[in-house]
Amino acid sequence: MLQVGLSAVILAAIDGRPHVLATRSTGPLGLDGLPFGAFDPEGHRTFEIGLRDWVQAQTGFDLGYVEQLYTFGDRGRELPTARLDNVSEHSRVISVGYLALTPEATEIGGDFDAVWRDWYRYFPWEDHRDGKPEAVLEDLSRYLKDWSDAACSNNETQDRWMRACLAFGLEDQPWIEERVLERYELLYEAQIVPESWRDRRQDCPLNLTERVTGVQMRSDHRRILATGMSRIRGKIKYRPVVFELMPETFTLSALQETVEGILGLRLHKQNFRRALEKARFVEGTGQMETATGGRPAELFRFRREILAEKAALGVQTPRRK
Amino acid sequence: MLQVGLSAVILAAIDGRPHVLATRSTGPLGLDGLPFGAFDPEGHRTFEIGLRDWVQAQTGFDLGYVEQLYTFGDRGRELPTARLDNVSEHSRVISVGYLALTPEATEIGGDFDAVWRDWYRYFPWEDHRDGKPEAVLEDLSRYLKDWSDAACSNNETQDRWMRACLAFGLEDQPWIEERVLERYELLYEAQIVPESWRDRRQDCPLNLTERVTGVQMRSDHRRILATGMSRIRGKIKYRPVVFELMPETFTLSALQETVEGILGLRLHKQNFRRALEKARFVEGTGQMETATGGRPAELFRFRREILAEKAALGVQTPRRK
DNA sequence: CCATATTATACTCATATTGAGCAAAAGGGG
DNA sequence: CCCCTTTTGCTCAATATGAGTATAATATGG
Repeated sequence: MLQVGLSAVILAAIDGRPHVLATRSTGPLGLDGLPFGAFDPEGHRTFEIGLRDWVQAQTGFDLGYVEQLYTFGDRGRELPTARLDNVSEHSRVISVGYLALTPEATEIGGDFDAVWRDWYRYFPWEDHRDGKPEAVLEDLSRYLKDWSDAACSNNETQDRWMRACLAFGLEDQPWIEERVLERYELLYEAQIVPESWRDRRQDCPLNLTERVTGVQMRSDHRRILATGMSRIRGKIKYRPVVFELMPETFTLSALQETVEGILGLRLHKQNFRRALEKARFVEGTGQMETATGGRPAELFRFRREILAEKAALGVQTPRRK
Repeated sequence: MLQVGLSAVILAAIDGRPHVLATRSTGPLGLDGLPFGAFDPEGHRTFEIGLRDWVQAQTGFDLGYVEQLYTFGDRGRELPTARLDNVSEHSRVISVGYLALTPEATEIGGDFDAVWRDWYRYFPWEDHRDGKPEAVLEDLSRYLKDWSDAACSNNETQDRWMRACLAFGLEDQPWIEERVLERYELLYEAQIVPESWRDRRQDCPLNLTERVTGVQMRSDHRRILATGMSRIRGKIKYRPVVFELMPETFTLSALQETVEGILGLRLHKQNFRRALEKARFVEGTGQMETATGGRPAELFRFRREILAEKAALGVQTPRRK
């Protein structure tokens, strides 16, 4: 009657660009989804052990850093297109979402039909590395404006538009990068995202394109991914988690690019480095990387000892401009 | 077969001292516990609605601020003394923990046998408002040392002691107030806390007193409470959540005392106020509170609009000394 | 009614931290 | 060798922070 599933947002940085491990369902719709498995209460003592086990079994690699994200249990957002083994159509599914970080985008082996996807494929409005994505945001804000105006009371109209401005940084509001989930949930509520129509078994009257709404996912997996993005965008600032995505040695530029990829922002190079030094997160190896296109860069390594030392904060993220 | 329960850490500040709503089981042991209810998948669309519903039904008050904490599913830590209706002895229980903040410690009505308890009753080592609690910490560190020494390898001994120092701020390590869960889990692992003996159905060979180990709770409720304490101690710094615990108007000293109560630390008064002003969190009402024992203090009100404005950070917490 | 205790609030000041930018160094390619 | 690119080193003003000192407004006890 009550099924508990585990969903995983598994992240890797492929030359500085964050990618998420996605699966393709084999059904007629063929939507992308997150790796998802039923939790077997008999076989596993904890969720985390269960998760590591089936990821290992299905993709062949060992998850390193893992943390629990959130437990989703809303009725109406869990099924429609999800038709997994062991999950009968009418059972209520609760899914416990996990975030996992891996240092290398290992090739996926075995019978698991999974691919690494740039996470901005699912959230085109989240990438501000080359400035605000004007085209996408203009379309979204038009839809959000229409949704606001369609409210039944004047008050409600104001409230909706206010929320839209705060979430998306419209009308001089600042863009807060970690509000990924808030933004996605707003688009879902405003029915700007295909999932909201699908879940209510209605056809969408608007002419939405993936360029604007992003690529949809099966079940509520895009929501879980948004939760994971919010989490890591926030956490990177107070815990040294980026290093879980880096190889053993790396240049400071590569590190910065990865942080920028995650935040969807550009950072001030000199100040980023100064902050790294102050926190004593990295140490030089003496080796040089010459394929930089300019002056060769020193290769650095994460000082894992720092995790034990003192308070161990996250990397600071001084915005550029 | 799989039961999902909801547990709530419901907090209120009773003149600056954080209290948690606790229940007393009627069994022979009569342990304290958290309010706990089975989640009814038929009746409730979301966990949060379910939670609000049964808290309302059982205690008669409406929860204001609510957030999900964590989902616990470890086998072996959920039952022994928990013997609730609807939960048969051998079913696996998953519990979704929630944190709720209420502005006033309303009297508990109805048939619900609940009381407000000072949260330091369960965590005596967490209260550093009058300096480090030397007596308690000395005893704990002695037990932790013994546990370290009892490890099978030299390496393991070092590792254990290192973890103890980091968690409890021993040997010049700084005390990090938000590591409440880490500390409790360490005590559980080191079997310094009665729950660890109870869960393994063994008698404790040590002579532990509540003065040192704190008051135990039913099931894994003390772990859930620790998770809630960690969460609010961290969150208070980057979100204005304290105000959810305050009445409509309050003096700045009362506000500071509440923050101090939550963090278990004293703060620098002048700098605390300066930070409040800079963030523009509060505004004066013109009214005065005269029962201060000294010069009357102005009553302030939380500027709720700030939640909408800009980035809305938390209150800064400048430590004293 | 004055001295004293007690709490609130207003300023000050040295030191760190942050944001923003310039300049030199070290490669590769024509 | 000059130009382009990228790394790395350094400066400087603006702000924020930590730690005090000073003054104001009440209650209380003699």
